[in-house]
Amino acid sequence: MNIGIASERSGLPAKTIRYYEDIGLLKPDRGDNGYRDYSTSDVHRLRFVQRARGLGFTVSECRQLLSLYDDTGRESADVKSIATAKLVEIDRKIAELKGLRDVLSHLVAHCHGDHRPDCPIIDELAGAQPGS
Amino acid sequence: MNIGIASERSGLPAKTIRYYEDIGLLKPDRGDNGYRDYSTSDVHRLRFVQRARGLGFTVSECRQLLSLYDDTGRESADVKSIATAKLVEIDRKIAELKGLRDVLSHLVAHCHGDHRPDCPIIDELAGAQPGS
DNA sequence: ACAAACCTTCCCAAAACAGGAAGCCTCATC
DNA sequence: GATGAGGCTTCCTGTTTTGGGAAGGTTTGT
Repeated sequence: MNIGIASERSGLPAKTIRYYEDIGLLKPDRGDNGYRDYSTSDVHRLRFVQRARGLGFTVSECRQLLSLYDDTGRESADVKSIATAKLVEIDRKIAELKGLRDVLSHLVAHCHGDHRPDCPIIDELAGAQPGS
Repeated sequence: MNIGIASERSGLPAKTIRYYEDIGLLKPDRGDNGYRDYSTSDVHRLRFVQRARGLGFTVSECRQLLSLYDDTGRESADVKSIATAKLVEIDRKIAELKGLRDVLSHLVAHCHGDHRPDCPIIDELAGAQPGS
């Protein structure tokens, strides 16, 4: 399929898809006309990256995550340790998002309208030390 | 407090803190020596941005989120609608992270070792259409 | 007073894109 | 089969969000 369709299906702009090819995240076939030809599996990779990027993973982290799928030549233990590390990170992110959620919903519920000099909820959130 | 301490407490490099000042995310006082002087509240803002950035919010989204705290002059309904929109987004992110978590943990549990041509879990994940 | 460790501004570079030009390819329509 | 719209290509430039490092002022400890 052409890049336009792949863009539609992955949720990524064509520009970005070409960029990802540039930096080696995927390597679609080329038709006789020189057009890129994306497989369903390419689209899966792209969607995966689209999600991960939106969740604060860097491109190089995405590369690592993708490598978990491309590990035919890789040691199983190696894959497992990377994946496990990512799982920890994901759990941390989930916890942080929940924290953020709490702050915002408290803000909506309690802090609307009056001129609050310093909302205690912010203090609470900010008080939690960052996961090292 | 000086930028070094603020950096330590917020988890952001001094460089980044100065950049955030440049683009108007915060405006610390200046001492007689020209040094920036950060308040506890400044550090809270910085920590907040640090978190939100790590969770995939753009700087301009962070600006919006911060504005929820700075809304003394803003209409309450306005704040509420922005905050509510952000809450929806956060919930989506949480759901996506959970999805990612599932994929990875399934990968660790089931897909280790053998040469799998196409893991069904990936298909499943990629099959879910993006939240419009 | 002198060095170490801060801080300042300024400039350049890199990562991750976005915009736009110039030129092919394709496809429907006349 | 020409023609025009739209999609694709590469290439170049620009923006955002930083990070590195130079050149120089400040503060602090000894």
